[in-house]
Amino acid sequence: MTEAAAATGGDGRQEPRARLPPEARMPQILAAAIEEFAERGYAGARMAAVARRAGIAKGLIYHYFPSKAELFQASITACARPVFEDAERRLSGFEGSARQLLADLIALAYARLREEKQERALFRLILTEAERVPELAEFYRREILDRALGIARAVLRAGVASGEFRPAAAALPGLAAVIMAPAVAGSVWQMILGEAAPDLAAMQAAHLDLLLAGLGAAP
Amino acid sequence: MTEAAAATGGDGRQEPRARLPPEARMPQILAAAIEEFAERGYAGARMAAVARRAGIAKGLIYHYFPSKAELFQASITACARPVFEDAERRLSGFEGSARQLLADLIALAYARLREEKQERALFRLILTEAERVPELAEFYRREILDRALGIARAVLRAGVASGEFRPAAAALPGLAAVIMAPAVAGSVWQMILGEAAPDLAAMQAAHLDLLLAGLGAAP
Amino acid sequence: MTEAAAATGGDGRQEPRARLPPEARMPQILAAAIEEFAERGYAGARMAAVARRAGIAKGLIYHYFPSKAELFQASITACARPVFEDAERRLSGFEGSARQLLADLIALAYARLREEKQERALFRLILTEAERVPELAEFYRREILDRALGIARAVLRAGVASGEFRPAAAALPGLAAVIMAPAVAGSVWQMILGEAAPDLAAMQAAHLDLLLAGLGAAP
Amino acid sequence: MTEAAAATGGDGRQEPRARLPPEARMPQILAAAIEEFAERGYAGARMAAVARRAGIAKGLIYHYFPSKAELFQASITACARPVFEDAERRLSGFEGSARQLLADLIALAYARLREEKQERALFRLILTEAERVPELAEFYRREILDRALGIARAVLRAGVASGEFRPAAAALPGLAAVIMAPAVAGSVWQMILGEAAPDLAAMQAAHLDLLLAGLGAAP
DNA sequence: CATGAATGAGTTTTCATTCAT
DNA sequence: TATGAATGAAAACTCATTCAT
Repeated sequence: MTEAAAATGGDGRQEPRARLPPEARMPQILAAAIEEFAERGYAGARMAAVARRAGIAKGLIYHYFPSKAELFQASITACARPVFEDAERRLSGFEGSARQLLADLIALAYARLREEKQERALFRLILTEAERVPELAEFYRREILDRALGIARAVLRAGVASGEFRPAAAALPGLAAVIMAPAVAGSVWQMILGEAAPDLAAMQAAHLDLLLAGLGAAP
Repeated sequence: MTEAAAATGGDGRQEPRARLPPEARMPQILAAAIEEFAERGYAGARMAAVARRAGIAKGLIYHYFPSKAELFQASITACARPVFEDAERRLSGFEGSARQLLADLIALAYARLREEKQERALFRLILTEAERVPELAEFYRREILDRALGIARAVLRAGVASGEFRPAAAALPGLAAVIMAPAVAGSVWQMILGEAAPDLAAMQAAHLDLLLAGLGAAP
Repeated sequence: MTEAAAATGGDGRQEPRARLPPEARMPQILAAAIEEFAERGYAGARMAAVARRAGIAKGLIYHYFPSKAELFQASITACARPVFEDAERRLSGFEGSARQLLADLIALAYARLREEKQERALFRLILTEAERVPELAEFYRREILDRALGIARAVLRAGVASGEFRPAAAALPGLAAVIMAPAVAGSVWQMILGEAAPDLAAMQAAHLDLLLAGLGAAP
Repeated sequence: MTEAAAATGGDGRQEPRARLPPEARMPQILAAAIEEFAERGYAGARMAAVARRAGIAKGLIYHYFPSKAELFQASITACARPVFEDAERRLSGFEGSARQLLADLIALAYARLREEKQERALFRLILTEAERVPELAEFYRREILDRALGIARAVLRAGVASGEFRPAAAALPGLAAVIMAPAVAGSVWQMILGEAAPDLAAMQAAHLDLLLAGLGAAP
């Protein structure tokens, strides 16, 4: 008759699900929360929906997180692992040409766009909630944008130093942002349009082509 | 009668209660709604806040829009005026070089990013609510992305035809998306970071520089 | 877009309808109100709907009636005209047999059930709102039930006096109510079931048959 | 977070907050709802009043019923138990005379009128809301009127078969409705007039007397 | 007299949070 | 730990009533 009656199956005595230690339960809740927040935004997310996604009862969330706001913060923190460690490692140990490095990094960026579901969720949260949650904007600036710009600048400097790129590549202050922009735009389009977004593989190819041509030292 | 006498109707202390014709009141409500939705997202927006912004009583909104959902739809529709007419007009009547046209269009794009507050609000709504409201994604695809890509492709073709750009510029399918990406990324950064976003003027300069160099026919 | 915009047709300048004198406007509003109250009950009725039915603007109702409650009272009073004058006149001047009189009165009652739309509306209001509006119950008792019972008793007495009915007909205190009950039940069924109600003509025939047989003096 | 911190959750001064299993809580809410709807009608009923009658918080109703409309439906369904099982059982197993059976059934009907509070409430709801809720009219036709008519017809047939009633009793199509009409009218009067209604005991006596006389075979 | 925009108190409904079990 | 019934504050929405035009 009602959902309530349906859920209890008529005898009304529910039995607790498996009793899990906190180390196991928390990631489960966090994963559910990240999904829910990413899909609905902070205000649109419902604690009951988080619980349902996690397969637990509403009340249990409050054993682990004191409030929706704190659950949100924790969700962000959980997503916000070092995104660029990989790229930075690759950069620091690199031996080959700057052109090759650029190609590698671009390939890496597009690969992440395609594959990392949680990262897309984090990005969506940042877009959606940055205005209301200053920490989100700060996190994005510090952990994502600045590090990405740093990597881009390092590559540009390396290419200019090696003579592969024309000197302007290191001198134009906005260039680092511009060369990483297609990946950002691509991820936004993926987010909004899903299947209908511009083709990422084609963008990747054109992106690399344009950069190599545009950065190239005059022959 | 019992509870019938309950509806009172206030005690008369309020503003002059201006009576406006619907043609004047509706845009006022819509503008307030656009602001509120853009700042808080659909779920976070409050009808009371819309009314406050518009300087009217809550109930009056329902005189014009039957529900929050319909007010939202109407807000979007109201924003969604032809964004690209200007650019398309410029394109069709253009006489000069493709390089010059490219520079013009880029300047136009960045100018809009800087100036049009409502357009930023619309973009924010699209990002935020596209998942919940499929029409938003469709609108973006049709009215914004496709037209922008069309303009970009037209410029590329013109430049290739005139020999200013190398032939690859028209052959790479992802290039149109790539060349407009920095403006998209720039607007996203503005949206998230505000003052702390990468400098738009510097991006504009680097963007144009990279494109002209990257598209340029080999000498 | 909105009903408001639709109603004004875009220019927003509405012109007042014909200016009518109170004598003409009041019945128009009352008729609309009776319909609305009968269909929806007091609480469910809406002033806007009354106005729509009357073809006037909401505000105009308040020129004639100070409140919903008073409009309701006035609606009842307007319905509550002497329902039984006809029957009482017929009774007082009657010359023929009591059996004939009974047949006449029963025919009259069923005819009213079939024909008088406003009377059905009044009856519905009485059923629906009597609990909340004591005046309604009092009105029913005084103007309808008591007069009907009076008529029934008079006929019974006349029939006993003339020897047509057995003496018990005047001695049983509940009989007057019982002999008029089928008409009441019939009107209730009409009200609830409309077309699907038991057939009134068949009831009328059986009703008369049963009464004549049941009241008849033993041979 | 801004307005997120708004939802507080009270300060803890209230009743013991009994926790009941759904099987216990639902009937409690339904009983409260039936009362409220019967007294005020659908439109006039207040969810807050239902909660108050049930001794619970407003919100809890929505745990069990998704909306006022569904609560209303459920209330009706809850009332609508087999009303006539008793009568039909009595009918099928009956051994004595048809006159005795008729007397028994009439006594049973009037007893119910006097005693069953919930049944009166259901009848009031049917009268009040049948127009708005077609299911109510259908329910009345199917579960109440048709079964009552069926019982009446069976008694008439039995009496004619045994020679106790004159043959016309089975031949007049409207007679079944007529013989049960006084009970219906009586319940309407009770509903409208309460204490001031015609005396039920007197009606019962007169009703039986009239029927026995009116149905009786000529000696 | 006539209109319908405007108001705001009151209703339904939602949902974060608490707590008996 | 785990559950979901229970709460209450706030949000959406309704509608009698007022009043500028």
